[in-house]
Amino acid sequence: MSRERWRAVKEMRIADVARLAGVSTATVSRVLSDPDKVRQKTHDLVMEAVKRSGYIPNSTAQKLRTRRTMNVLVIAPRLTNPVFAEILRGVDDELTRLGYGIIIGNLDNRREREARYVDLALSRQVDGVLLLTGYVPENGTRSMREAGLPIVAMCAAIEDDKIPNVVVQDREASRRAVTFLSELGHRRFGYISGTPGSIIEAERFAGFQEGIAAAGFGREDFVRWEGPFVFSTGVAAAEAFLKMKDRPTGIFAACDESAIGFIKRVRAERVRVPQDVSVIGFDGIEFADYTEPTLTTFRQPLYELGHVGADVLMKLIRGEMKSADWNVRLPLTLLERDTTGPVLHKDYKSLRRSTL
Amino acid sequence: MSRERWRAVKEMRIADVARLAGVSTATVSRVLSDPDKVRQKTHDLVMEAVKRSGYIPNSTAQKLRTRRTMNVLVIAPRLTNPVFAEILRGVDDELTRLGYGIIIGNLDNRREREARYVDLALSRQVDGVLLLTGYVPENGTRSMREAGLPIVAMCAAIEDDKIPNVVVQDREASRRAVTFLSELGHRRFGYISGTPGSIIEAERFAGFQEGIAAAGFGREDFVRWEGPFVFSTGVAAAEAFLKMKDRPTGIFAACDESAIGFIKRVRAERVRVPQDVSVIGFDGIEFADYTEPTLTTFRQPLYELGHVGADVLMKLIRGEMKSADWNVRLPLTLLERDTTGPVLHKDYKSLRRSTL
DNA sequence: TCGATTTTTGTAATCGATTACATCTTGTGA
DNA sequence: TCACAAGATGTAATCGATTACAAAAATCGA
Repeated sequence: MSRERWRAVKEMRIADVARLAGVSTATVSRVLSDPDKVRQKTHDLVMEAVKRSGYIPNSTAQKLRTRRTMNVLVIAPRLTNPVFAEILRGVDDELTRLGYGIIIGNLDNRREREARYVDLALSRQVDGVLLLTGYVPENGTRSMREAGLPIVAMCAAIEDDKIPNVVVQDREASRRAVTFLSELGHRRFGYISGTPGSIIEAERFAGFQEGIAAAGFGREDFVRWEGPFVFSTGVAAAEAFLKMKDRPTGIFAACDESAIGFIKRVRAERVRVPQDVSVIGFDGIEFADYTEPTLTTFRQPLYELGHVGADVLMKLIRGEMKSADWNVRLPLTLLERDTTGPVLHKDYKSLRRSTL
Repeated sequence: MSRERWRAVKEMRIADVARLAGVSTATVSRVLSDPDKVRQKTHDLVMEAVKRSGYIPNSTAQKLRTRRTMNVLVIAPRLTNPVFAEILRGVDDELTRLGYGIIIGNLDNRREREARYVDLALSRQVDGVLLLTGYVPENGTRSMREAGLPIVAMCAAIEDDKIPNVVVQDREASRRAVTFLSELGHRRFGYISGTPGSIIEAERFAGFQEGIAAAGFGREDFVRWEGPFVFSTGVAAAEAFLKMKDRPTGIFAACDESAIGFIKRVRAERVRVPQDVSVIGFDGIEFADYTEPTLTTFRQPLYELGHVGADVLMKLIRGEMKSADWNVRLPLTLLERDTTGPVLHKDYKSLRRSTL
């Protein structure tokens, strides 16, 4: 009996329901998709049969016929990064509300994985693509675009008048970070980078440099430490920092993780934060409020970003895009907490003594 | 021209390629799926036409015909939780290696969302389901199982002889946590729970209680603070802790976040960790190595868990399941770091004085 | 070179829904 | 009651691939 039921549920087709209700497949289909087109009596008859049989439409067949998959591909550089996880939440809420599913394309920081997802998109498994990464190569986006696939870029600045950008104001915020530090009296700066070569990193560094220039400083007034968007980048930066003679006092990290790694490492050598060195992060991850001291940082409106990005993609898919939606740039919020403060020692020599 | 190309790529079907190559659709299909079945000359001819036309098979049509979607549904309680993100990495690596896609079902801690994903699974959009949550209700799993859908449970203990479990040894590790603390001399304990009602929480608390009993203690020797798997649960627990007269000295938190929240809050009141209170976490998230002091915790083999879970599901889908694979229980590793230490004050009165 | 065997290719049914069009009902007004 | 419009339902083509089976071509031994 259990086995009977199994078969029954598994192999129920629209034709079976039609037979059960004594109507045609067309009528069953109409009842399910556009109930106003059938008489109440027929409607009830069919619904009864649907309920009895436990029929659920085969969505693959629906997709083939209607040419809509109701799926969206989201390409992200790395899922374990809480930043992307949070964006995904915003995307997911909006998309599932409208009945869309999400297929994830996790690059796991390996560029060579892109091709796989480009193929997946081109084989019409999805109605649209959300690009959370700046990595997808020009020919990848080009072929997707040529296939007429709606795409929204949610990393900084994909220069393509066919692809709308929904991004945060990375560059502006990075510029403000320097302004903020210089207004606290800092005159020597440090920049802890993100993954070299990524668009996001490029934007943030560009903003940092703009800020340096705007505050009246030049290339000789800052040092730059490179590495990916992870804790250990900050640790490595800290080790370089500790070896310096004239240490910078104002550090801007391109992500919170590296800021936290940096602070942890320098504190282990009795460098005080913020008395000896101020650190400002980027992203506003939840953990940044649980470090000691709590981290000054820029909060990205991640959930909103995901939400808006999904919304723009939906409009694109439905062809109801208005040009006003084309480029959205969301502002960041400075969370002024405890890792930044005014410069206490203007004289670097005395600073150095105090830290050892 | 650009528009021409767009149409060309977008609307290319197997029939078009067949015409271009001067063969039948059957031959094209064979070239693409089973090249050994056609002559070399024909093969080259067809491949040439494929390349020329930019043809990519419509995977929806393939799915309909072959009745395999090459997609797997992963139901997770909350994506922003780094634990699930890391499991997902393991799942993803294994699945994409075999050409499968992942559709994510993010419950975002809301149980009512399950129904949506159960429907999605039942409408044959996926070949199998990976359950990272203990929430899916009995009738949800039952209907999926009755539909003959392969399922693997990766939360603790779904009692169903049709559903293999691939889990970590939550209960054993929790028991060991108490043993570890009691061997350090602790005699009063605290338990910071995870989301009430979740299977994972139940397992961990059960293990904790077993440990209490095994060490010769009873219900009167520990306090229990409730809350979900988040930082603020630990903060709330700390506030209750701070108000206590006879404070416990050995705290076990069911997740690292709440352990971190707890430590942060008590340190703000000059309670020293581990001199005044030892704290041990659960999960082994990356952050736990960047707190001050670094957190003693159990590391879950998350990536491996995801990997093994995906592997078992693949075997299930292909019908090559061996009974030895049926139930996998992966061990956890105790990371002994700086938030745990021997009891310094056996006399609670003196302990209380020292902390204020 | 011929017939038997094997290999290659083609024809057409199939997967399970949707939907244009045709046909049949029902309802309305004279 | 009848003609006609509006509404409900049915028939069959369709989406784009795969694949069983049939047919054709290539290969081989005598």
